[in-house]
Amino acid sequence: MARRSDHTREELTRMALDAAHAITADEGLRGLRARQIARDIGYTIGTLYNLFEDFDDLILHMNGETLDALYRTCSEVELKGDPTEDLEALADRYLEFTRGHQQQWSAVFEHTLPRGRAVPDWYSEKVAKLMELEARALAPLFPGGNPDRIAHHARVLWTSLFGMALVESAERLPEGETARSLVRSLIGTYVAGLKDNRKGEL
Amino acid sequence: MARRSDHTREELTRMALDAAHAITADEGLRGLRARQIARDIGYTIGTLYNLFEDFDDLILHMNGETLDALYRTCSEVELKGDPTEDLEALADRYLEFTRGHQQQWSAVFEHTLPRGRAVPDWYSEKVAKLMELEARALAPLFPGGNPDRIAHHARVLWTSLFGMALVESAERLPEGETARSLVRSLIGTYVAGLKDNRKGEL
DNA sequence: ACCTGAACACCGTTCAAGT
DNA sequence: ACCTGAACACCGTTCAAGT
Repeated sequence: MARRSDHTREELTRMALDAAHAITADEGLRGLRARQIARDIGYTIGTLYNLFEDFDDLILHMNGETLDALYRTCSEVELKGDPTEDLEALADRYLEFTRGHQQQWSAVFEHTLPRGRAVPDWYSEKVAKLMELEARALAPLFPGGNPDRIAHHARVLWTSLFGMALVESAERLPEGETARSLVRSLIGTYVAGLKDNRKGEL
Repeated sequence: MARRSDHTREELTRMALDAAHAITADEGLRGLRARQIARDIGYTIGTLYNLFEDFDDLILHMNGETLDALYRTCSEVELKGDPTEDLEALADRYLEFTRGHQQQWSAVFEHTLPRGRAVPDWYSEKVAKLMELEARALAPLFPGGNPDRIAHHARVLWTSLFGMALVESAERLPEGETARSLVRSLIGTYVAGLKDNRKGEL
């Protein structure tokens, strides 16, 4: 065989990642196999290594797309200017996504690179972009405040939200408790605390 | 060969788990191999399967010990009765541990069981016990308050702390930001918010 | 009863050989 | 230039065979 040229390189990459998402959604990252991706798209495993550096690279690209999709759906939220309301709307979107794509979401933090291999920059940037969304919703609480301080509080909320989504997806919350109920308390109480701190400064 | 009886079953299990911790600390969960554990303790791989159900079972026991160690060091913290101070002391211990045992800590959430295989009860209990520590530090804020409400807020703080430790260990915090700086803001602001809410109720 | 180690079915990865 | 598929070194797991 060889040179089928049924598909362009871009089409093949698209097909491979789609197949990878589907398998991961079904069986989790643990169940993802290079050979099955190849079989699903009708090519052999050698072709996969023509598209990606190695299996880790393929997973990074798949997880990158998951982060992109999360960013896209969260950035659709229209901010009204009320921090509590906006943060809650953002968090709801976030949790809606992680619930609807539980296995793909888990894959994002289950996957690690071998020792000494750094996360590529294009991947880190996707994570950073998500935190910026949080910062925009928080900004009204700090009129004229310095951006570093806003970013700091955004990171507090974002890492907390991250932990809640993770613990929920690991099914380690007791009956009656959800990530949503946790995040409601977090946002409500944290924003109240920020306002209280601000009063102390005046 | 056979029947060397150099060690009791308990000694062998101890040796195997010690070896597993050492390898994980060095190379991460990714680098942990059944064959290397066997080699390190001077037995063959068959013996490992005499001690553990399978490789997942071995990892669960190793991670269980990591959770035990974390609980032990956190429970050493003497609570003074001041929630902010006590929560900070707890969080500091927590982060001290996760930093000192980064790879073993990562292994706790990197590991997943195959589809349909539930986390054993003895393992879930170790996670639950950690949350109780947080609840005890929070209790003074809710004099005569119902335990469910305290437990709820303890879960908010614990899952948040979890997320911060995780993001830090994944090295995804910007320069100058640490899990400790995040957790300080979280606790200070959250406790202020709780006090503020309570005022509203009176 | 305990321990061995060969054998099994798999895995990611490579690469010479085809068109 | 693209694609194949056999080959390689490994993996977790099993189990008949030893003492």
